[in-house]
Amino acid sequence: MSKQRLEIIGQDVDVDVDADAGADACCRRLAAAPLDDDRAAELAKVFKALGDPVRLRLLSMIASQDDGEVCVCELTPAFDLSQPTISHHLKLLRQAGLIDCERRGTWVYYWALPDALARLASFLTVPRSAGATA
Amino acid sequence: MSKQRLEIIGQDVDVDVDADAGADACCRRLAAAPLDDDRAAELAKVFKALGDPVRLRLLSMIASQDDGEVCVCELTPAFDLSQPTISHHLKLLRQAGLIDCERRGTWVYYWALPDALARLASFLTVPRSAGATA
DNA sequence: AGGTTGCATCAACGAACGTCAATACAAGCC
DNA sequence: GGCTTGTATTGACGTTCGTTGATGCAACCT
Repeated sequence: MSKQRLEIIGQDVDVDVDADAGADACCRRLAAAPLDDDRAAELAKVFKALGDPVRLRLLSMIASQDDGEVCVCELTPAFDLSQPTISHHLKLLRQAGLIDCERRGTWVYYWALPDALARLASFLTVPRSAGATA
Repeated sequence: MSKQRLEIIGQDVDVDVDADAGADACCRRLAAAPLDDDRAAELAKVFKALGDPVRLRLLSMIASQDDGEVCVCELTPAFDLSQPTISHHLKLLRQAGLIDCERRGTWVYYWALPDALARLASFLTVPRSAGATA
């Protein structure tokens, strides 16, 4: 139920980092039990954020940074896209709870939220042997 | 490079279960290094397939089945959607390499492909401590 | 053969998405 | 103050997506 309100940036998007921090990891497995509508909608939002090559590359660039954070000014020129487009994708990743940002002087820095990734990973993990090559 | 050709169903979609089975898990981590365009596009296709509540519920219903497989006739009535819509979503999940199917008499059975899920899970896994609650 | 049931495909619709140029805002510098 | 740089927002565009009714096809059953 924790809302993040990035006043620094002045965006009033009200990112819902809800994420149900209370629920145990074991109960949130894809293969454990059929998803109810609410959880499915909640998860679909995050996966949809990952369902774009540009956002995937952005997140990868952010998450693989040694400093743990990247300036937008480093991200934008890495793409053959306009600056507003990059900004839009970053906003979507942020609304999905995958990254967060902070303005520092003129520049804005983004970093990944490892918990969100870890939750997704454990959600996709199949408890079984997971053998079969196909 | 293995192509699946479900002649049983008569679909000539040429599902690319490519998945680069040769690459080691360690090299395919999100946070390991910036993704190149090709890998990003390949992965985005799979995440996009997961980016819909209906498909997420479908996959969950399929993956959580004890038998390991489900008849479409069990899936369709679980949704408030038309039969073509469910069929369409199943097709997308199959094209993403997440599930597979087989016709058995009049009925068609679907099952999950655990390897695909495992690959995604390991891709999202961040090697670091992954501490920070936010 | 004809009829029925289960599921995929087709064609069309509105809604959502990705992209951009133009603009607005924030912070630094002169 | 005005100018410049970095980033977010707006409004518009074409494209893709989710959904549906209609149709097609495959397998069963008389």
